[in-house]
Amino acid sequence: MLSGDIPPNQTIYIKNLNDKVKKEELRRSLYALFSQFGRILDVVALKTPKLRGQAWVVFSEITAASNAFRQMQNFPFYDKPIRLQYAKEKSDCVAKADGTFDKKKKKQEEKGEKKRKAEDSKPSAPSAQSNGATGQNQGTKQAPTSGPTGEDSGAPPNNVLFVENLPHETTSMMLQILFQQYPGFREVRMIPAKPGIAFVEFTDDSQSAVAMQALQGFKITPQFPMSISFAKK
DNA sequence: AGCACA
Repeated sequence: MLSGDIPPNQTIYIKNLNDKVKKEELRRSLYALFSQFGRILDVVALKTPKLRGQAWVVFSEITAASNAFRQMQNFPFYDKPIRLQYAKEKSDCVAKADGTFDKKKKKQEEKGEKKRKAEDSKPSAPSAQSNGATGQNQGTKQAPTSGPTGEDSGAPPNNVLFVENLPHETTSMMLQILFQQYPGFREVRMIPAKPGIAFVEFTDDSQSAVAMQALQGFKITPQFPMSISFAKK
């Protein structure tokens, strides 16, 4: 029998990740990178010896997962090409929505866990994933277009963008991952003494405008929709 | 290489 090809799943399993990246940054960057394909329900990454270098991105739609699967195979991410597969198992957050979560859990216990846990009832807000990966962005759909005619915040078009309202833990690599998806990308510049802002350079004005339009309001974390304008000369 | 939800 042929093993090795896994049926489509709304969760993408990612391996060959750079394991030097801290867990929270990794989750946020994966979220940023993959939310262009659709709503993401959760991003799971563990740093245990067995699981480092791997992550799971859970989409709300299986079609989003297959688009991501096809388009992002070998995408260079923190200097390493990521390898994608469909997850073998259904993600917990999906099973919870299904109502199949209890069965799933039981099965795992049968596997040989002698752990006794007297917890049967979960707190009533289980799937409200605490951190960065709550679906608040859908790159393909809602673009918070501020004005139909390129009515921007003031400065005239420039090949350099000014990005503000970033969470302080934002790294230039995170921004690079986001902006390099758009043609003409050149580089990200950040100033250590001034957290929360960045400059992103493109080859020309029209390319920077496309990226600005696409990423305007993008949330690296839910509290910080980024605000993008043309840099002043 | 490695498929979990601390």
